[in-house]
Amino acid sequence: MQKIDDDDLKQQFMSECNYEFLFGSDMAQHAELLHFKVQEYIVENLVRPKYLFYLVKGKAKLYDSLANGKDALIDFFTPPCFIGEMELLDAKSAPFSVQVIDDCYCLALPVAKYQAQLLADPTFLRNVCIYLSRKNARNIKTASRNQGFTLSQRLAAFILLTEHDGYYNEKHTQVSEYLGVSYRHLLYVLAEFVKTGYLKKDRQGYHIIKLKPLQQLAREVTSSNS
Amino acid sequence: MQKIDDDDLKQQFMSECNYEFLFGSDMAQHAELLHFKVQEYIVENLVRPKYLFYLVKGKAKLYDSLANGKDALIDFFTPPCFIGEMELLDAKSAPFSVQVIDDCYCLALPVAKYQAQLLADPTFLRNVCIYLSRKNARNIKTASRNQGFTLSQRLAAFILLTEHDGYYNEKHTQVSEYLGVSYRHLLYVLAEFVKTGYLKKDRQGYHIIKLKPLQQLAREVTSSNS
DNA sequence: CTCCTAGTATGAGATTTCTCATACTTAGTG
DNA sequence: CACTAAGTATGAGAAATCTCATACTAGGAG
Repeated sequence: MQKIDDDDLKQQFMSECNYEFLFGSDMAQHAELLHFKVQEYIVENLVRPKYLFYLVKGKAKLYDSLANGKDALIDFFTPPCFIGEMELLDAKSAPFSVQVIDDCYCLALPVAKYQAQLLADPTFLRNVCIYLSRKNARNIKTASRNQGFTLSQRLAAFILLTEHDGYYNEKHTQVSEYLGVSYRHLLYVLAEFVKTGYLKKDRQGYHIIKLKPLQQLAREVTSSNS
Repeated sequence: MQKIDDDDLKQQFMSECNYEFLFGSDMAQHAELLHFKVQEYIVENLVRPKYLFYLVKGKAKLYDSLANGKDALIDFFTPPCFIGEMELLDAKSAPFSVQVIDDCYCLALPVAKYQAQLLADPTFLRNVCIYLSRKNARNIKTASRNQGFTLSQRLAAFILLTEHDGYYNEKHTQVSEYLGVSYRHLLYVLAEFVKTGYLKKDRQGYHIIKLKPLQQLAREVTSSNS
């Protein structure tokens, strides 16, 4: 983690993300701009963060480490979004890990100094409530899909969700944790898609060849898609 | 759903659950007392509720119905707790179903009339934030456990969690949806516990005979138990 | 240039979990 | 009292998924 002293950049991020509108009073002036490198932790498992973060650029993942060594990847964070809000609100919460996937910039408010002020600001609280509510709904959807559908179905849906220009290019290690299956099994089903001719692998990644059957597989997963 | 016009009872529930302290202004006077029978819906799938509920007695379940006919039981609601807060906060949310397990009493505020007032009340918002935050953390824990551990381990943990006086007495239908497995498989593992001598079934229910090995099985599930 | 880490790949065999079929029991309802 | 819905139980076979082992590749760090 590194503090970035570049007011122009900070200002740019703030206006891109409408940072000032998150609060009822002018908190923007107190925010620091922080930078995190790939694989750094924004929040480390069970360590209470010192800032309330607002992700303005990059990508991160929220995950839960289980006692048997497995990791469950719960959610992806993409700008703009709060990070560390659970810990700000609830002194008793046990923080989950948030780790950087692509280099991140965050606007950050020191908790110690501004917690009281934030907890009395209805504009801020309303925004956090909505954010938490959507995040919870998303997490519930993901969890119930992981439980209720087979990996072929979920993977088809995930490929269609993350595809760019007909190419699927996600990291298998991460995807397996997100879809809640072993790496081995993910590769197995992926290989099956290739064998069936739905996908074809080339230098650019996995190329979607047969869209229709993938959509068909994904149909039940995606429907009821709030 | 039935409105209960019993001011004494309402007053009693309010003081039991510290209802008035949830708000910055006196909302208590506007709350109605409602009663729901077993299997009634407090919130029906995709139907926006007309009230913000506060469960003061009884038990209910939150679940997500998937397009393939399966239901994922996400969370149990026990007093005191909000119901319908996601819908109050976020106009875009797609409500999940909340169905009564044991007859419920709820204090209820009409959304149409008081939404604006509630969304400007920092005391209320703070309470909802904390509630949402804990609920989300709980849901995440449940989901990642369901993914990361085998049913024997999860069931052992669940038995120890819900046991009363050495007896396990939950409904298999519900538990299977909560633990994210088929009814058949739950019964299979349960029968295994009986065969191994961990449990013994009598008129009162499943009696815990060997606590130690159950605790051992549950250990990794329960550890990291925020 | 070498080492190390993260990521990709595949095989083989074992478990876990699912589907479907079929019965039986119990409590509530007309 | 008969009917119905919800819950309990068990068998058999199939599938989805896991564990473990083993190789190979690419990129960053020293």
